[in-house]
Amino acid sequence: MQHLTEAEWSDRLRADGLRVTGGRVAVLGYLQQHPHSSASDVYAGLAPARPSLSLQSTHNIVHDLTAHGLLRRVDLPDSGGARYEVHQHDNHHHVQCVVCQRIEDVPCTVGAAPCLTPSDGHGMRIIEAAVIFRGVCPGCEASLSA
Amino acid sequence: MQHLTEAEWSDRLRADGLRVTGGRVAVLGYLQQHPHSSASDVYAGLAPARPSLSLQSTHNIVHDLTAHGLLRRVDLPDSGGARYEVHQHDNHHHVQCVVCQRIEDVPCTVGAAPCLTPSDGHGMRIIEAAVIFRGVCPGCEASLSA
DNA sequence: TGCTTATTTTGATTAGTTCAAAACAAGCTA
DNA sequence: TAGCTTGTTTTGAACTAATCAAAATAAGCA
Repeated sequence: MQHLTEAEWSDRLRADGLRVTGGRVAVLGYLQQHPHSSASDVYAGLAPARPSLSLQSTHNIVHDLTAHGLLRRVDLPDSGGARYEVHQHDNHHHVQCVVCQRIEDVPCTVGAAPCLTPSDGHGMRIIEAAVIFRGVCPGCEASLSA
Repeated sequence: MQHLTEAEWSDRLRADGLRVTGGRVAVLGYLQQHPHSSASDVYAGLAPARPSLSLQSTHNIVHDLTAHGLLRRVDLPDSGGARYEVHQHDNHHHVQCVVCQRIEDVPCTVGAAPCLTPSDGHGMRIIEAAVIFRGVCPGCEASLSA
């Protein structure tokens, strides 16, 4: 999925039966440019341009948009709160640097429904798999050995 | 790793330079029998037998024991807070039922260092991979179709 | 333009966790 | 075994993320 314009986001919202509001379009636009942001990050990033937006509204918006499948919630250990990204339906995963906390996407290249088959699923019907790789990024590796 | 006795846990604690206290041994014993418990779960389960144990101490203990590698912290979405289990160093993963929140272990059978090779690791030195499968367990499946 | 209703705002509240200082006890030493 | 030292627990407060409810507002339709 490529970056969408505000007008395209508006259409997406309307298509899901949601009203188009400035806050929602702004949050979607911000998360396109800053994936893996927390609700507070979004709030902080949008506050200068939209002083009327409150932190609670930001929580509200990301919650609603996640419920409607426009956003995907990413739960990472050691990252304070929940993070969000535009839902691309590409089943990708994440790598996180344990030093600088930087998060990057990891495309899932193992077939069509990758990682969806646990060795023993306890009889459960598996819906999805979330994979989180933890490691040390090149930059932190360099400063550690310095 | 099999279940350890209190004396064996005491040795493990001492081997790590930690003092042996009743609270620590009790927490380790409880988590052996009740894996994937939250700090509150442990506190609630131990409170009757150890009235002097406080919730804050429980947080303290699981935090310290996790830092020393005796416990492993499990972060699951939609599960309130962090959960803990005795660290077995077997690199297993978890399946969670999205309906009843039940958590089961998934042994990792894909070779020696399974899931440790992302398709694109962004140059990071990968330390570990956490895999969380989400699905619906047989019991909930049955009650859903009823 | 005006109405209806979804959304945002505002303020308060909860749950989970962390922090700091004082009380306590494990383990060493004599 | 008694006493000391220091790691651990307790106690109480504080902090963050997130949720809830009622009032104010605005989107989209007639």
